[in-house]
Amino acid sequence: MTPKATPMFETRSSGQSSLSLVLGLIHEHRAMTRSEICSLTGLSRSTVAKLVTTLVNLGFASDTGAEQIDRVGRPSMGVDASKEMLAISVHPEVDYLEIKAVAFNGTIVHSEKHLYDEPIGAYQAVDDMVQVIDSLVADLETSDTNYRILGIGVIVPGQINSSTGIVRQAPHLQWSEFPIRDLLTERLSMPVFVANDASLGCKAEMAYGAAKGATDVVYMHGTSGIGGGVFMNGTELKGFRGYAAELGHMRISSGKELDYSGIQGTLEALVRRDDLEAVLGLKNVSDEDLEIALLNNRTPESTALARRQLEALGIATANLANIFNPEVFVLAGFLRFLYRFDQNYFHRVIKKHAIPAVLEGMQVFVNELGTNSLAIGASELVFQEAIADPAKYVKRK
Amino acid sequence: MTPKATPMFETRSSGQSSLSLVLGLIHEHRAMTRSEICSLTGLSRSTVAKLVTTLVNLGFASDTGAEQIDRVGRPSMGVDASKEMLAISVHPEVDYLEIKAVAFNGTIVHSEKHLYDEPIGAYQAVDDMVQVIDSLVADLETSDTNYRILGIGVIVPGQINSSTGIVRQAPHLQWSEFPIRDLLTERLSMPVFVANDASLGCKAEMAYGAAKGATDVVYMHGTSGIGGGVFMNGTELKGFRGYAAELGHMRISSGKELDYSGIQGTLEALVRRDDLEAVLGLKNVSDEDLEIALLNNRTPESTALARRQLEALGIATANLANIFNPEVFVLAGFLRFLYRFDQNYFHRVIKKHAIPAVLEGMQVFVNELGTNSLAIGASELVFQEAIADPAKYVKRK
DNA sequence: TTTAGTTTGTTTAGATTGAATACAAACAAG
DNA sequence: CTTGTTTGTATTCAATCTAAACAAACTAAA
Repeated sequence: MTPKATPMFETRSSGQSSLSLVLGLIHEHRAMTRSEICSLTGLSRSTVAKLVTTLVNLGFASDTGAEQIDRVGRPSMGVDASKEMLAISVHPEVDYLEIKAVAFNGTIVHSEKHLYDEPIGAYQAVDDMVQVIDSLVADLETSDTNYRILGIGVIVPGQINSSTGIVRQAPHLQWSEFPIRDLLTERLSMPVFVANDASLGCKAEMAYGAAKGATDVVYMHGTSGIGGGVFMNGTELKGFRGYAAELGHMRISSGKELDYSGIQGTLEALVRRDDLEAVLGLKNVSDEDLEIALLNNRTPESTALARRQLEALGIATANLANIFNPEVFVLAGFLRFLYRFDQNYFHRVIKKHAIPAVLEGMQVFVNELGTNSLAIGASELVFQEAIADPAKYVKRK
Repeated sequence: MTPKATPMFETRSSGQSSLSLVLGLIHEHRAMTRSEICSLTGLSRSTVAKLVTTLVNLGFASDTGAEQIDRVGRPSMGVDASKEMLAISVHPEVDYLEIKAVAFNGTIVHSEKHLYDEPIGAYQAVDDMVQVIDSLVADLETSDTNYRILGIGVIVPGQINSSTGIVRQAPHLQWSEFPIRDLLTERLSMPVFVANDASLGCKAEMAYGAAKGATDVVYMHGTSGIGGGVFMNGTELKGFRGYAAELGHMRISSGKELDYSGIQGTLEALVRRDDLEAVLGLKNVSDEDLEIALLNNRTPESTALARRQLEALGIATANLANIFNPEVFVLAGFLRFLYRFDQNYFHRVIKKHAIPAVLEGMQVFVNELGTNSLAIGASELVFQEAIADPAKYVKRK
C-alpha cells in the first residue's frame, strides 16, 4: 500500500466553517444576540440556533435570556463569550516576568509581575515561567469558577520564527536560537504560541484599539529599539521564515550612525529613545515621565533633536506608506509622544516623501490600548487557534 | 419588511468550493490525471469524478483517455485544461498597443502589436482597444475552434486602484484619473480587469517562471522607472486603495537627486536606465542591446556607475528583505543585467544592510519569462475570477 | 497463459451542513 | 384586545462529500 500523500489544500470539511465564523464574532463582540449573528453572517435563524447551541455545549459561550427592549417584535436571545475559557500570556523582559490570564470575553482574570534584580538567562526564564504557570493553574483549578485553560501565548521582544517557535534573536534579553515553544510545550502539556511583541501589539490595536475595523495596518513600537507589525488585508505579514516587519532596520539615510544591529543609517539608528532622554538630562525614566518632560520642558536642543527624529520617522512612514498603502498607521511606545511633540511637522515630512495617492484616506493614530495590550494580543494567538477548530476543545468535566 | 442586511462574511455555499480548487489545479498544471487530483486535494475518487465531469460540461476542461503506462494498476484518466476558453490581454504603452489571446491552458492563441508614431491620449487608446478587440472577437467567432472569451485583462504601466479600476497615474502614458475599466466594460460587454504591469509580471513569474512554487515574493521591474510587485503568503499585496508596492519610491539615501515623482534620494532616482545608456554613449536602445553593451564594453566609468547603482539596489533589496522576509527576489527589466554586471558585489551589499535572519534561504533570481509574461499575468486576472466561480460561466452553444 | 496484486473508475448508501418553510412565541402600538 | 413585527423552533429538502463495495485495467510473477 502506498502511503497516502498529504493533500496540499484543505477541503471543505476542515475549512473555515460557519461554527468558526460565529464563534469568532461572539469573541469579537463579547456579547451579542442571535439575530445580530444572523444579519452579520447571512446564516439562517435555524442554523444560527444550532451553532450557538453547539458552542454553548462546548463551553465557548453562555446563553443569556432575552434582554432587548423598546423594539417591536420578539426580543432576541443573547449569547455571551465565555468567562471561563482562558488564555495565559507570558511576557519575559529584561527586568521582569509578567503573567496574565485573559478570558475568552477579553477580561483580565489574573495578573502578576515578578521583578528581577539582574537579567536572567533563557533557561532560567523558562523554569520561572513553568513554576509561575503551574501554580497559577493550580489556583485556578481550585477556584469557584470552572476555568478551562486553552493555551499559552508568549510575548517575546525579538525575532521569532513563527513556524518553529524558536527565538532567533532577542537582543535585550540576550537570547538567541532558543527553542522556547517546544521547551514550554513539553513541560506544560498545553498548546504554546510564541510571537514578537510588536506584532502582538498591532494585533491587539486592530482588534480592540486604535486600528479597530481596519484591515491594512502598519504599527511601529518604540522601546529601546523600534519594532514593527504589519497586517495586510486582515492577515499578518509573516514572510518566508516569520521574520518580516523588521521596520526598525529600514535604511533611510546615508548617514554613518549605527543601529543596534550595527547597520548604518537605519530608522533605529536615527530615532533613539536614549538620545531623547539625554537631551532632557534624564536616564532610565519611564515612558510617562519622558513624555511629560519632552512635551513640557521644550528647549532649543530638545526641539532640534525631536525635529530630527520626527523627520527620520516621517521619511520611514512615507516609505512604508509607498510600500504598503495602509489604511491606518499606529505609533506606540515613545514614538507616541515623539509624534505628539509636533504632529504637523511629521505630517509635512510624510507629504513630502510619499506619493500622493497612498496618503489619501491614510490615518495616523497613537496606540489606544494601555498595559494590557500585549496580553490581549497574546491571548488572541491562543483564541484564534481555538476559534479555527472549536470542536477540538471539548468541555472539561 | 426590513431590507436584509448584507452579510459581512461569505458563508459556505459561496466560499471556496472544491470545484474551484480542482479547476485551479487543472489550470495550473495544464494537464493532469484524476488520481493526481485526488492525492493533491485529498478529495475522494467519487467526488473528483463528479467535479471533473461538471468542469468538462462547463467547457473548462476536456477528458482525455487513459494514457499512463509502465505502472502497476489501472491507468488514471487524464484531464486537460481547455484550449478554447480565452482571456484577452491588452497592453497600452507609450509607442504601441499590444493585444494577445491566451487560452485557459496557457497557450498564446493570438498576438498583435500596433505601433504608434506619437503618444496617443487615453480616450483614443480606448477607442483603438475596442476596435482591435471587436475585430479579434469576430475573427475568433468564425474560426473552426469553438472559442469562448471569458474576459479582458488590461496591463497598465502606472498606479491602479484595483477596486475601482481607475488609472490613478500613468506617468509615461500621461494618463491620470482615467476610469479605464468602466469605459471598456461598457463598450465591450465583457468582464474587464485592470492591473499594474509589475504586479502582473510578478504574478506570471510566480505561476510559471523564476518564482514558481514560492509564496513570498518581491519583484522589481526596471523600465524607465522602477515598478514593484509583492506577494505574501501567496496573495498579492494591494493595500487599502490598491496602490501598495510602489517600491521605486522607497527612499534610501539622503542625496538630493529627484526621481520621476520629484521625491529625493529614492531608489528610482539612484538607479536609472537613462544613466546607464548615457555612460555607454547610447540612447533609446533596446534592453537586449543595452545588456550587451553594459556587460561587454566595461569602462572605468560604466563600472563605477553600475557599482553605484548596484549599491543602491542592494540597499533597497536589503530594506525589502528586512520588511518582507521574502523567499524569492526577482529582478526584471534592466535590473536583470544590472544584477548580472556584478552579482557578487550586489550580494555583499545586501549582506551588509540586512539582518542575517532574513537572508537565510532567500534567493535572488532574474526573470525567466520573456515577452509573454505580462500577457500571461493579465490572463490570470481573468482566469482566477472564472476559477473562483466556474458555474457562472456556462458553456456557449 | 494464468494468477495475484495494485490502482483506478463507478455505483450506492450515508453523513454533514445549511437553507427554506411553516408555525408558535414575545413584543409594541393602536 | 387586535394587528403587525420580529424571533425561536421543528421539519423538510438540497447540496456536497465520504466510505464501502465492486468492477475494470494494468503489471509482475508463477
